Amino acid sequence: MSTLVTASDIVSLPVSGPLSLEDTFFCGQSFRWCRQPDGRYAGIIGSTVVSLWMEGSTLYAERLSLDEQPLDTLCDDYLDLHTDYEGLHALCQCDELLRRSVDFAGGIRILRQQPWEALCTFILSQNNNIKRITGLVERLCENFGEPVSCKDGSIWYTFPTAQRLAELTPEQLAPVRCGFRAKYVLDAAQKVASGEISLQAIYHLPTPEAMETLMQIQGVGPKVAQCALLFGWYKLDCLPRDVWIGRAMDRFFPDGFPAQVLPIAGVAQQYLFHYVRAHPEICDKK
DNA sequence: ATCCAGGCTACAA
DNA sequence: TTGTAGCATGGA
Repeated sequence: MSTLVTASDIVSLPVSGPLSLEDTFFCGQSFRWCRQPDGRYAGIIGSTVVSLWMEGSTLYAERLSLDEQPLDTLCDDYLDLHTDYEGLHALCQCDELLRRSVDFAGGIRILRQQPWEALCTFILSQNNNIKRITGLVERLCENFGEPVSCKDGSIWYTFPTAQRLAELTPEQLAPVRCGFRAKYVLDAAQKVASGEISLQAIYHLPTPEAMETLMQIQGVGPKVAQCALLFGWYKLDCLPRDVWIGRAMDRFFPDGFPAQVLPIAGVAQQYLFHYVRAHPEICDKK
């Protein structure tokens, strides 16, 4: 039996508003994308490997793996194409620095990543830099993810499930070189795999309760929880405070973001994060 | 070599 | 309650 309809292997998706694949994939929200020699971006969404590129205001996606997951809905959802980013940008115009951040980084979209992947990734991110986080995630997937074959013969790996990681001992996790974060990843995996923490239920919790839930995990504090909720559950009001954002907030927003920005603080934060990392001197003391 | 990185835990005081 | 040393690793 074969299906009558074969899923298309290249799709074009109209994009309204700005979209920078470069900034979106390398602004520190996801760590699994890479630039290809032809200037396109390759990555894995779930168990589908795709290559993405822009032509004008059209996003193209080509399937590299052998599955038949519908590409259009997959990419439309993952890249958050249905959200009105120009509307979000308008909310940031009330402040000079946020306006400059939007001008600089407004092509960033908040990716709709899987909750477990985001949670696990940001546990690994603590007291760490983006380059090394990328390496940790890569080794985690290669060691414990499921292989995904591609048309060109290459093999990618899915992000390992909580169930898979929950079986591991710290010694088995050693090849990933997580350092002190290894026991945190295992605790998270065990609590999720056992059902003690329901990832699904967190979708329905307001941010404060969602924070409390995630912070039951060893190694998950306020910052990791906010990142996980923003990038894994799409809770846009989350405002993770890392070293960079901390410096910028102290210097420019000692009383917090303007009120109208608060419901989308996570989006504004991401523009600001990208901006201050590229312009560290703006946070220098007077 | 020292410092730092999308921080948190454990323990002082 | 608030403050901070220590933590693994590796690049700058």
